[in-house]
Amino acid sequence: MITVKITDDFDLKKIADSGQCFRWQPIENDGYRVIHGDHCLCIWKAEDDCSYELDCTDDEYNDVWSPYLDMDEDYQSIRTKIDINSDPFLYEACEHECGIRILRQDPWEALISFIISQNRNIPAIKASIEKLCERAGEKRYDGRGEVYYTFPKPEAIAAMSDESLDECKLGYRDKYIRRTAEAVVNGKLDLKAIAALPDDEILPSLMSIYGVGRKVASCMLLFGLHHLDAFPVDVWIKRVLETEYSNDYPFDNYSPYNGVYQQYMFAYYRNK
DNA sequence: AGGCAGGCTTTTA
DNA sequence: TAAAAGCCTGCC
Repeated sequence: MITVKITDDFDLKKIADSGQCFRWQPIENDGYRVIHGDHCLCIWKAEDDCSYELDCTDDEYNDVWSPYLDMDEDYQSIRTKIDINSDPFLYEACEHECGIRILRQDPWEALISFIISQNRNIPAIKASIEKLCERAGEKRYDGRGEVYYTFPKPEAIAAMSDESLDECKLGYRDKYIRRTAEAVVNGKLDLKAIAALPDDEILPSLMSIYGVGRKVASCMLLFGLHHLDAFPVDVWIKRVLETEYSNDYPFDNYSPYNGVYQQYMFAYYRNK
């Protein structure tokens, strides 16, 4: 168990409920259990105002969790760039949702998660992903001795039986998931190669994946490839752009952090 | 070329 | 019953 002092914007609940990740699990004492690749972390807020307790070593924090939590980015600085007079709505959203960060999630997990997310609400998304992990992931135990499952690798999903995949309640998305997994296994889809493309080629490349449209590709770009300027437009954000900005949102002013501001607005508008 | 209608699974409110 | 962090196909 280690204690870490975090002075930048950081709110466990806001991150967990932000809709960017689907496997943060609330645990005892207002903590959360977080799974990332082969690693699992339990984290609690300490009494001290900006300290947290984590059940990992200093090395694991430095190598895995600090990057995952994007601790090298200064969110307070990004958040306070917004001027209350020139954009009162976004200013209010930033204040209200202060504490959200954009996690550096595993690209493969993000891609599959956001394909599953289409046309569904968050509880349903979480249920499908958890079932997928139980059926194709690897069984492990966290620091408290409780079971968790890793997110299944492409090979594991490609090898699932139709029955097993059916049990994940993916609906019409099951064929997207299966084909995407198969494409990675047989080498037709290389996420690392896509990530290495010039910025303007990544979105079209992601959209060529079966089952991936502009929205899911943008989520993958922002949450899976950490392009903080990517701006996913879903039904909520569409309403925001219409009602608050008359479809004339000043993207240029907010580059290269459009995606971060999108997260504040999404959470703010959805919670209202 | 780009836009639109209809269909799609299941869960949630 | 409608809506939910949409996409695909077919048609124009």
